[in-house]
Amino acid sequence: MGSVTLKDLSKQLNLSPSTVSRALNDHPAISLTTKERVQKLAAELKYQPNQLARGLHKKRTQIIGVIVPEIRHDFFSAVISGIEEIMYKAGFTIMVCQSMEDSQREIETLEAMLAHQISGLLISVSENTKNSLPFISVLERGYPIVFFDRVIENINASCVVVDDFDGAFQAVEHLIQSGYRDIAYIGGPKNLNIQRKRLHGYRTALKKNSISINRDWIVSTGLNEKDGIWGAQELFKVEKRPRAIFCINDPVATGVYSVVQEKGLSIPDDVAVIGFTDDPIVRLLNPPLSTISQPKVEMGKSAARLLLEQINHTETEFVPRVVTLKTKLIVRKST
Amino acid sequence: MGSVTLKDLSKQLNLSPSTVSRALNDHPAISLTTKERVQKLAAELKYQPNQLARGLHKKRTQIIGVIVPEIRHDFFSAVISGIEEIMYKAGFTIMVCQSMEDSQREIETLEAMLAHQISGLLISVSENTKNSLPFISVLERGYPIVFFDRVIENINASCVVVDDFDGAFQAVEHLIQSGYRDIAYIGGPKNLNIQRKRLHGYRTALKKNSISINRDWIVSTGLNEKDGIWGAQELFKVEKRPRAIFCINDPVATGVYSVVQEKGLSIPDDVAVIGFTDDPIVRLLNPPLSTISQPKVEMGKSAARLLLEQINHTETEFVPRVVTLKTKLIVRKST
DNA sequence: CTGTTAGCGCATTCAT
DNA sequence: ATGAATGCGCTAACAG
Repeated sequence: MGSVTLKDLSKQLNLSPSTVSRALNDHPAISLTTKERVQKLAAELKYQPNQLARGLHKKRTQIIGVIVPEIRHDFFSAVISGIEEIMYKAGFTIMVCQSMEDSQREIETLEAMLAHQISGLLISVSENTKNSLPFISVLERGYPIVFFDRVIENINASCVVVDDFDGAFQAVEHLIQSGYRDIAYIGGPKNLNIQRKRLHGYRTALKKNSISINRDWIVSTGLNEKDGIWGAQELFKVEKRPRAIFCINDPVATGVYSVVQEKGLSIPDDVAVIGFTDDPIVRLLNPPLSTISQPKVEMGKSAARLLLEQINHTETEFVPRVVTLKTKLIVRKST
Repeated sequence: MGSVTLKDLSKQLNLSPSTVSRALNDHPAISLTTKERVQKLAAELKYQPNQLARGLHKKRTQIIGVIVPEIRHDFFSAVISGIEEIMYKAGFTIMVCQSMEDSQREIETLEAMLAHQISGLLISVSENTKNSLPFISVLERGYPIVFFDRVIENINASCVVVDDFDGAFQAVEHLIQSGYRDIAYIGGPKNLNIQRKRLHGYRTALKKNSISINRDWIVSTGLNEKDGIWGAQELFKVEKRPRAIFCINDPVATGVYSVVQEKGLSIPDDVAVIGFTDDPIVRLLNPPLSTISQPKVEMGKSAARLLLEQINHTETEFVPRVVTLKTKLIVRKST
């Protein structure tokens, strides 16, 4: 309601609103004395500039949009936490939406954010996002976007990813070093960069070790526990069962665990399993899951910094950057 | 940039901006034909009303503020997920900030949200929030607040909680039924309602069963794993060691686990442990933790609905409501 | 049923 | 160094 405005201040100080505005924004052409008078009163009255009025004028707010598939995933909540940390320090607030893995909802929610004149967008796309046109359109309308983890490639925007190829390569190489040669892969939707890169890492590790690739041992599904269950069941239908399974992520690996245990088989004696991400729960699985850890919070911070740079250097011509963070192999008892 | 405005539409249709505005908002005094013409063109041009302009006029936006101690806690990310789900369907977006358990930052971030003219606030306060004045001030300025889980009492606002007293009572009653009589409690900061209620439940269960209360077995600390470690160490210094420990929440219980195991003791043979919340990881602990489960997503949905009601019925006089959700005792192997 | 006018609070251009 | 005037895009009171 009755929050104090520029006009209120100007009346009390016998100054014009414009002078007050300038004083508050540290305009060079304002005398030190009036600046001090103004800032003192503003502090006393706890003046807070109305961000809507400010944004309406500037055509941009101090709000950043963040869209993730689901907030309630340790990976995404960790990334959001990192984003919030950086943005808070930079004086921005974040608007958070979840696509619920639905590309339609993703676009709707994005449009809603644009209507609020966000200054930029941080997004990890849904598992069925195939069309890059909406994002290209957003970029063309002048809104900066930084993609993270699940990114859209071949687009004029920066992104932050981990070295998915290398992570997958390390995982499979580790399996091979541990003596396994019959190695399967349970992956995700083919439109996702993380799927393509991790599959590529898997294939490359096998080839490098002169292990032929068995098409029956590569299955493509979703990214959740239920998909891991489905994937493991598929693999177990194959005539020759694999001896080790590399999973695109930890939830899928968790699904594999339940199928293996239901069949009365043992991990790693009958089947070794390795995941990707290092969710907090997987070290508590029985046996603890070997996996590839990703720097989640750091990914959020890094993406946030990239976006801030882009917002602040709108003059200099924009060159999209790709920040690739390192993964780390974590060996536990499942391999 | 060049997004289409009301004026653009009005020019193309040879109508005044106000007519177009009314047509879009389904004003009763507009003919069906013009409504259709307007809505058709708006759809074609993908017109999106500028929410800043709209909000500037109405003094309220379609944004809801959400403040939690830390996003990266399963409990809070689950609640946020529930909030987002309801708010999305109601046409609101959410602005999310974390206080990082710092009441100073909590207020700062709240003021930033108010400057963005949020329509309401959903908050679970930080562990060192003691001063209710800032919140009273916000309410007086006309912004509705709904508190959840960690609430401020004696304030003219609605809230959503679980029956903390009953949950704690059930937990301790369960310990007693299982044959334990030497039962300790590791709690949190005294200013928090959840601490007071759960402690009260603990005491009541003991009294009801004619078990005398041992002050040495009640420790008050924080809400994280490290606090559980500290709390357990304190309890183990006491001459007569308790045989069971009720912890204010699961992270604290997890801390207790590590101390017990470090001392070479066994759960539940040497010490039984029960938590509160049912975080996803605790069923995987060794042994799986008995706990009191809370309906997290439902808590978020419920709080969101409460806030929406309040936003929509601003005419009818406001009567604060307290929604109390049920908890459930989950018995695993730790008790 | 529709148009005109004004104003939300701020930043900025143009005066002085 | 400061003030006056203007407009961002929308809605609503007031006219007709």
